[in-house]
Amino acid sequence: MLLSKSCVYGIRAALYMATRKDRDFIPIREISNDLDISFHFLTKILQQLSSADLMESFRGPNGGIRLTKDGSDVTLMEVVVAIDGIELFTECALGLPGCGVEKPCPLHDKWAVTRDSIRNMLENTTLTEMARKAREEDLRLSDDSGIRTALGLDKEDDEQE
Amino acid sequence: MLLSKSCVYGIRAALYMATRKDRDFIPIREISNDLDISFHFLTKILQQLSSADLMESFRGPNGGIRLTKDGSDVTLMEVVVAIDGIELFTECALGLPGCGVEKPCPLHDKWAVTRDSIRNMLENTTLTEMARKAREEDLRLSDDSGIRTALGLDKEDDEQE
DNA sequence: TCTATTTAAGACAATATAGTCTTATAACCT
DNA sequence: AGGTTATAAGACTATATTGTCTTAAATAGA
Ligand code: SF4
Ligand code: SF4
Repeated sequence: MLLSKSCVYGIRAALYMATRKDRDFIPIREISNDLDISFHFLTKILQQLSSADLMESFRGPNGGIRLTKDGSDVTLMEVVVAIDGIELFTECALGLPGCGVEKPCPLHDKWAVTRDSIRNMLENTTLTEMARKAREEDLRLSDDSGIRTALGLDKEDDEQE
Repeated sequence: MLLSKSCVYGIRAALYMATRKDRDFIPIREISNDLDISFHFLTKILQQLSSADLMESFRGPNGGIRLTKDGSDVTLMEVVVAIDGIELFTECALGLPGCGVEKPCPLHDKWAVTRDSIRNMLENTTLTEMARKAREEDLRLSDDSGIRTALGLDKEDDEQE
């Protein structure tokens, strides 16, 4: 698996938050319900993203979590690195210790190209971009319904369509 | 991590075998020593590759394991699929069940491109191609020395260089 | 036939990842 | 103050991956 489950959950939650920028702090419970992710597990993952300064949380009533910056400033790469670390993009295929251009394995040349293409994809994709796409095309972030249904958008502020 | 450790060990062993096509059956112990991989663990991995018909084994003295086909006919993709399965190339980034073009997640378009580039790289790389490169450039398959030293090539059939 | 060598198979242990639960702490409200 | 709502932190469990060890079976050769 390319990304750990923690990382995938983190991305999905970040996308969810970017999608509904209507509210400020969103309770984690609400996110975990809508995305079908274990509340406590998600809480820990969001704590990681908070300590990486991508999010900030607030306790008590009206508390929750929110993105610190605008989603257009946050790339998927930042989320991935905050959770899974940079290793995927430094080490790699055969994962020999201290590998690199000086003492490469036979796969190095080809792998480096592939690795960079993954990295470029993640670095050139922002939360806002993804969120806009999810809203416009009613794409999904969880098992069942599209994001519009999950967020109740079709009932509320988007009835005109 | 893109590939499991089992998969990486399998690839390294396959490359090793392709590099020294001098011998027929190579004892697994010899491979595990040269590549610094646990003998018993490697044995199990090679059993997986054997049941996928990429290798065949033979017991007893002069026994060991060898590639069934010429290494030029075997791609890295085949080795990866035999050990890690095809899932990496069917499911993916957000890993939602039943995902695909009909009901995609917001990442689908970009991910599909990246995913295919990984797949193409693996499908277009043969063991022989890698092995030739490893010999010519004295690249390495294990932590320490180049493949030539590991195989003793510089002492034996390559002294002229 | 007996012994040495080798893979096969499966039990077992160690570690990493994933997930659950409880208690503490902060904030808000009456 | 006291009760409610929320995150924080950490213990704990479950599962998957990785690695080790023991025993069995096959082969070769003396
Ligand atoms: S030499 Fe290159 S391809 Fe090989 S393990 Fe190191 S970074 Fe990866
Ligand atoms: S929709 Fe596409 S990118 Fe998203 S999880 Fe499914 S296959 Fe992957």
